[in-house]
Amino acid sequence: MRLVIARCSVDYAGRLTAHLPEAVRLIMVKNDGCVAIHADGGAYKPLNWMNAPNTLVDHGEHWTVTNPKGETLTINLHEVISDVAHEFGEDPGLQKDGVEAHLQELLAASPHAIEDGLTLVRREYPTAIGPIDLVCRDTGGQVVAIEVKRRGEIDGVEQLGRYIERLHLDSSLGAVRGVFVAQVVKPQARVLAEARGFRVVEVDYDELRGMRPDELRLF
Amino acid sequence: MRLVIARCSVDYAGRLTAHLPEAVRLIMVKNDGCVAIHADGGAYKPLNWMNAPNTLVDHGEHWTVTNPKGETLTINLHEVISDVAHEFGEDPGLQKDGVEAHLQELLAASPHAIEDGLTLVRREYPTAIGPIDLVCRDTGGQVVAIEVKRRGEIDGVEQLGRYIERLHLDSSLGAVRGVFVAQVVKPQARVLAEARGFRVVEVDYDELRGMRPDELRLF
DNA sequence: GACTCTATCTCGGTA
DNA sequence: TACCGAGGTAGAGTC
Repeated sequence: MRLVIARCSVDYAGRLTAHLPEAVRLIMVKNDGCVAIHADGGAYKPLNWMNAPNTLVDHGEHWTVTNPKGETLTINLHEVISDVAHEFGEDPGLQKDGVEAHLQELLAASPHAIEDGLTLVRREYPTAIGPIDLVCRDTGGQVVAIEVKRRGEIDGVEQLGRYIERLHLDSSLGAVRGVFVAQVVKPQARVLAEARGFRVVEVDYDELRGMRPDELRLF
Repeated sequence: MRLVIARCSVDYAGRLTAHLPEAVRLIMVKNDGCVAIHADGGAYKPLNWMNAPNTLVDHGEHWTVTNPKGETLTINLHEVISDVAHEFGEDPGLQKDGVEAHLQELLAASPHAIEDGLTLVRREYPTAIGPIDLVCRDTGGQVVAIEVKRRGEIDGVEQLGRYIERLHLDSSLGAVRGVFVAQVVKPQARVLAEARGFRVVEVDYDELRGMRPDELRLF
C-alpha cells in the first residue's frame, strides 16, 4: 500500500463528473491498484476513488487513473508532503455475524416466533421472480408467505406483494396470505403492508437467538 | 490525520458483530475522531470502521472506540510498524454534476424532450406518500405524472404506480397517466411499466443539456 | 457475464 | 431528531 499526503486537486469523469478543489489530502493506492482520496474528516468513505481493475499512469505532476469502463480520475499534485509504501501480506478477511441471513435461519428454526402454530414448508421457496424467504402453513392449513428484513421498508412490502401475486397463479396452493417480518418496521412500510392486507411482525434478534428451535419446544 | 500501520486484530460489536483475525493493516484516525481499518486491497471500503462522534481510548496494547449508540470497536495492536500524523486543514468539499437532481431540472425546463406538447404543472408535486418528480399536462389537457430516474429499474416503476394510485383519489385531476423516464431502462422495468400502462422514455443527458428550455424554442 | 438483493449501507434533505 | 430517497451505491451470491 502506498500512502501519499499531498496538496492536490482531483477530477473524476465517469458516471457523473466531480471536482475537488486544491487542498491537502491522503491518496491511498492499494496493491490491487484501487485508488482513494481521503479528506481528514467527514466519514470513512473517500471523497473520490477508482476501483480495480484500472490503470494508473504517474506523470509526476499529475496522475491519471482510467478503467475499462472509460471512467477517468485525474489527480493534480501541487505539493507532495509525504510518500511512503508498506507491504501488508494477505488478509484473512472479515467474519460477520448477525446479518439478515442469520435472522432468516433463526426464524426458519422457530416460525412460532412469528405466529403461534406456524410450521415451515420451505426456506427460499423458488418462484419465477426470485425466492420467497419463508413459506409456512398456519394452524388452519393456509399457506403463508413471509418476507424477512432486518429493517422493514417500503421496498420489502412491494417484494412480498409481488411474491403473493405470483403464488396466486399457482392454484394448487389455495389462498395465500402474507406476513412482513423485520427487526424494525418503518411507518410508511407498515401502512402499505396493512393496506395490502399483510400482517406486520417485529422480532427481537437476541430473543430469537436465545430461543430453542420448535422441535425442542415440544418436550 | 493519524496513520498507523500495525499487525492487529479487531472486534466490532454493534449493529452486528464482526471479527478480524491478526494481520497487517492500516488504521486511519481522522481528526473528527472517526476510525477506519483498511486492508491492502479488495476495495476502497474499510474492513471495519467507526464513524464520528465516538470516543477513542488508547490503552497502549489495545484501543477501544465507543459511540453514543453503544457500538464498540476494539483494536488489539500486536506490532506497530509505523505511526505518523499530519495536519490537513479544511477541505473545500466535492462538487458533483450529473446526478438525478440535474436530470430532473433539465427535464422540468424541457418537458417536450419527454413528449411533444407537454407543459409543466409542477416539479416535486406533493402527495401523502412523497413528492412526484414532475406533473405535466399533455396537448389534450390530460394530467401526466412523470417519474425520473438515472437508471430505470423495477422499484421506480412501483413508485410511479403508487403515485398514480394516489392521484386517482383526487377526482379534480381527472384521468392521470404515467410516464417513466430514465437514461437507461432495464428490460424488467420496461415490461412492468408497459404492463401497468405507463409510457417509457429514455433520454440522453448530454443532448438534454444542449437543449434550450421550452420557452426559448418558441422563437 | 448478467441479474438479484443486502448493507454496521452512507449521505443528504426535510419535516 | 427521525424519516425518506439517491448512490459513481459496493459487494456477495446466484443463475
